[in-house]
Amino acid sequence: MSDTNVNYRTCPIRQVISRFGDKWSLLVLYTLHMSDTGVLRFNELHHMMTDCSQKMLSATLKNLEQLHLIHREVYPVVPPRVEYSLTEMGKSLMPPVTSLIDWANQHFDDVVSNEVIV
Amino acid sequence: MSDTNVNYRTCPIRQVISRFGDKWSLLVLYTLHMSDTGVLRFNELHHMMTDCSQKMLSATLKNLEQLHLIHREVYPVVPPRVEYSLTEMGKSLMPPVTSLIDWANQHFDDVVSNEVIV
DNA sequence: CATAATTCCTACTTTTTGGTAACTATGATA
DNA sequence: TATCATAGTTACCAAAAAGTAGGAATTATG
Repeated sequence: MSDTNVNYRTCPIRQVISRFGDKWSLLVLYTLHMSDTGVLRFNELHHMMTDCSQKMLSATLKNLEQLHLIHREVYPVVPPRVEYSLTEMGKSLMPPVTSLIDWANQHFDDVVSNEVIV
Repeated sequence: MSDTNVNYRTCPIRQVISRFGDKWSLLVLYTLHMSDTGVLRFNELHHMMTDCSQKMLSATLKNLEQLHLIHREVYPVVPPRVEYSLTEMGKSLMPPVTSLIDWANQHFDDVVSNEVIV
């Protein structure tokens, strides 16, 4: 095992998963990443992620902003206009995430087909 | 947005996260991956992941076995001897996971230090 | 015969997560 | 004056995840 630390509190993979391994965070990041301009308004995101409630989308965005993975730009107009985009750090997360997605696309049929409970 | 599908049910990243984005799965896989021999017994894993309860470790291992990401080898001896190792598919998941870990090691100080609630 | 070792399982409880639906604020517009 | 649009918030509730503590099975050993 050499000196690798896989303790819950200090293991880096756990640090990642515990902070944006929730139901919606990566989906928000990925949606922004895949958008044409890289900038999306609240309702645009919401319409692209129809099964995410306003409440969860709002909470997820707030969390990601606190982690400095997305940037929130507010325009003082009525009705309000708020635009979200990836920060540089958010962008830097996309290659690892994309490699995970690639793996999923290659292997996940096997995984899912072997499941007892779907 | 072109034709990219970010719907919860069909998005690949969600398929990944929903199946082994839980509290312990990646930690188990990573622990096996980093072990000297690639094979660990139940109690060895448990001692390496002290803050994972027996119940959760057992449930996590069962889940990963059903997903064909780990192999479970039972030796008919008393007291029981059960050895866990990564399958080929499990091994194929490690490069993407490792790239995520590398990202975490490079960037996570920034992320954590910006958090309000730790 | 009591104990130990190993790998679990089960019942119970607590904590966390997520969903629904209604509400807020603002100013333009009909 | 009522309505609309946007970007949320809030209260309430249900479900899922996870923790705790104890039990079960087997056989060798003292």
